[in-house]
Amino acid sequence: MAVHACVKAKMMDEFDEDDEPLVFKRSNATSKHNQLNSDTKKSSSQRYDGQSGRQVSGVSSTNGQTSNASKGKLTKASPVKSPIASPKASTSSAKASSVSNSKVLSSSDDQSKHSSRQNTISVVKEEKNGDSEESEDEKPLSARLFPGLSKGSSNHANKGSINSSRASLPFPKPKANRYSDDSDDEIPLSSKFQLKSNTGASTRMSYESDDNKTLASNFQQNGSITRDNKSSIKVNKRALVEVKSSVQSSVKKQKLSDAFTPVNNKQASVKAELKADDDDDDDDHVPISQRMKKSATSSNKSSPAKQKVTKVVSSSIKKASKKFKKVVKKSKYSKSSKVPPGSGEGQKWTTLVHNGVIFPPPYKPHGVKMLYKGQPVNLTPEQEEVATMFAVMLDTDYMNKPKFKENFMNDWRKILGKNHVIQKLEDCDFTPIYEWHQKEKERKKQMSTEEKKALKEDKLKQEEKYMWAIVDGVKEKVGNFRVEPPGLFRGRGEHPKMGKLKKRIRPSDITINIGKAAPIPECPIPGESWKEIRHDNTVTWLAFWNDPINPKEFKYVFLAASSSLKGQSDKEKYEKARLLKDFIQGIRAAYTKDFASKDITKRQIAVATYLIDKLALRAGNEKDDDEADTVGCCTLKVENVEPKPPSILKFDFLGKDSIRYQNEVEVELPVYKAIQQFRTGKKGGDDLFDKLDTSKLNAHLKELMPGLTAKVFRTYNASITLDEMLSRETKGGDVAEKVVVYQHANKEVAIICNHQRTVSKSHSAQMTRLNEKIDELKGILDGLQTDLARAKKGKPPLKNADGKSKKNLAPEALERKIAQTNAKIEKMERDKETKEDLKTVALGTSKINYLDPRITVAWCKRHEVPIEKIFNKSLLAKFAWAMDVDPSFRF
DNA sequence: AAAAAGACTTGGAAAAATTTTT
DNA sequence: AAAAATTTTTCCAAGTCTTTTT
Repeated sequence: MAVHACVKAKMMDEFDEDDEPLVFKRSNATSKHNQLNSDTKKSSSQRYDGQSGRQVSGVSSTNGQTSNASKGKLTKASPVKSPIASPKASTSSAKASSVSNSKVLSSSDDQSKHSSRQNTISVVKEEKNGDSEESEDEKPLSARLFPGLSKGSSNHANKGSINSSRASLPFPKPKANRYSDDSDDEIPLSSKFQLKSNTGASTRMSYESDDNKTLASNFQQNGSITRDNKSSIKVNKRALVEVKSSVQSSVKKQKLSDAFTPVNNKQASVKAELKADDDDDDDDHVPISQRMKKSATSSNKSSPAKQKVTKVVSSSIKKASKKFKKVVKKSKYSKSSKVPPGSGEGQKWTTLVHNGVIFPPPYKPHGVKMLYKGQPVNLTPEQEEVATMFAVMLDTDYMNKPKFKENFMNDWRKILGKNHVIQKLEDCDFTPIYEWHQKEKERKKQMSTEEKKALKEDKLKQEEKYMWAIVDGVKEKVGNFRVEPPGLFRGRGEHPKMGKLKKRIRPSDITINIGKAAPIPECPIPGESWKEIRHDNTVTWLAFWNDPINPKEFKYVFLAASSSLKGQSDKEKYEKARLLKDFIQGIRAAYTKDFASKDITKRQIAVATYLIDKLALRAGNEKDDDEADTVGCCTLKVENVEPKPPSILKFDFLGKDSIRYQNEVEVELPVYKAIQQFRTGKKGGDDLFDKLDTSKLNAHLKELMPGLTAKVFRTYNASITLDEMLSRETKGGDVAEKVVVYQHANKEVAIICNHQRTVSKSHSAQMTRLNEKIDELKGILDGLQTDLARAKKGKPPLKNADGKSKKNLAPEALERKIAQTNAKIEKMERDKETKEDLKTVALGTSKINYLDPRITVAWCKRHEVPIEKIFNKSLLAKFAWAMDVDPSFRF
């Protein structure tokens, strides 16, 4: 933490901003171990099909493209493909496991490095925030956020420390041989870079050559970069960067880091030794996807291998657990020390001050009359309000959902009263209200920029006091301080409650949580008062109310993602996932063994765990009948998994948010057989895993690794995939090319996690336009070539289409132009492919929730990619805790 | 032990803001 | 300057997982 503190302090100086807490300001991080939340991730990829999923409801929408998309990737040749990135999936677990083993080992050392613990801390808090006020800094985020980057690299090398929790391995585990990447760790950055570039790719300096070369040749279609890209330029860049950064960051806390350095070295050596015993695997680092691939090739083959694996595992487990324990201890320690004096178990804060929440404005009747059986109807403001909610949705897909209309009508009728003229929805004509609304929208859009700005400022002024909370003396942004306005419930998929009226929330519905010493927020609505005031420092919410749609559930007001509290738990999540790295091999070996267990519950647990690990499925809690019918791993139905000989499983189900998951995966034979057996004697709608639920599954996982739950696999597999893909595929080239590599890795992760988005309405138009542009460029190219040929013969260029004559250029100049045009064409084609490729893939979710930001930050540092190219402002704020990670950090 | 409560993370879409193109 | 494209932010639904209660 100390580190963070420093950062912040620094930042503060520079900008006076207080608003965004970039770094952990609070010294005490309360984190509690109790909640470790982490995510899980699974590996393997699968595909989904494009859209179908989304539509869920009967309405099929869009195109059949979906299928295409999916096909492209998934299907075809080998239906299998599941495993993550790799096209082929493979099954053989044996191989996979072995791979993993090695990995584990290696990882450990990483940890040790980071682990250094710091003491520091302390005081940082003071920062200035107090007054702050608004301003956001817009300035150079990079500068602010990335202090470490430039300069740091060398210095901090060891700094990494921030993550204390993990670090401390008492015994350094063998690092295993990491490839070059890892090895670099100890090397000073400067030298590192050089090394890297040189070694990695052919050293090359001339970019010229590259340029000239056909651009095209460098890139393959999908953006895959061909091997020899250029590295050159970097050097120069780097220098620049350093300069820049040096200004700011330099100071930071190198000291600390220095201290640690030696340690690292030691560890390293130790590791090396250990490593030796650890065995073999060279594959360690291989990501699941790769593993799968391999296995695919060799699918079942390796039984012998398996056994071996198992053994290894057990030993590794032991080691791992030892480590873990220690870690825990330490972390506790550090935590407690950090925590302010009175903090205890589960305490999240010591002082908490905030201003409550802001309510939406009261309804303003517009007086536009809807028609009933063709006649205008008078409605009270309350009745009109609800009618308007419906009218506004006339152009949405909900109008095609009978359930939505039925639910709406039921609730509206309660407000209309039993004997109201309006009895049937079919006789209602809301278009006058709908049109009024459209007009209002248009009017707003047409407002002059000044008016808009004034309006915005006004709103900001009103909301300002609600935007911040002071947690343990540090000003932090509040996430959702606006109470949700009334409306019609928009459930996803076939939600049984869609269309129901979400009534207006009043102060008397709201419970406020605030520090004992803090003034109780004034209730913003005169004459009303809060439901309750609590002073519970074991929770992080500032307020909550019962969800009007589902009164047993709550809506909470939390701090924003940029807050230290959230950052802390985010970091814990990733640390837990990293810990899984040390156990994964053992876990895989264990479930592999249980595929054939005679105990059916064990077998189901084993298979479920396998699916969660390999396919990144969610746990799958039970759902009520009054929720959309979606499933996760434990709630898969027989009809959702279809065995296809010889050993392929075809998945098709609606997951979270009713997003469809479709995938065909080759699995190891025992899994295949087990699934067949789980299906026998059941109906399509029966539970595939009848002996299982998430609590049993998680209870089992916890026996394998402290704090392990199903979601950790998702986080783990997402992050490890990113880390490995980045290190494998970053070859050099300019920043733009590296960003492409990153996006490619990001995309693979999104596919693994099945993060989809609907194809934008304008997608096809956009593609068409891109094609036109490309054609246009090609036309220009032709012209240039003709001119070149003529120029070589000493003839003047042809006239333009409009009759104007062109300049008489030298052949060299023309050649240059041709090269430029070719480059443009190449780029556009690549962009086009990327766009088509990503049309159904949502990259954001994994970036926000699954990818350890330290992987990204460290990679950016290593490759001189400005972090802003990858993280936008919010992400930079959210991941402030990860910004000063050591460049050698590996997940 | 299982159901209910409770608290927090994860998710896609819509809205808003920003950037690029025309 | 307007429009279109793109990116970011907001919104709030829908999960996971833990804790408490029955």
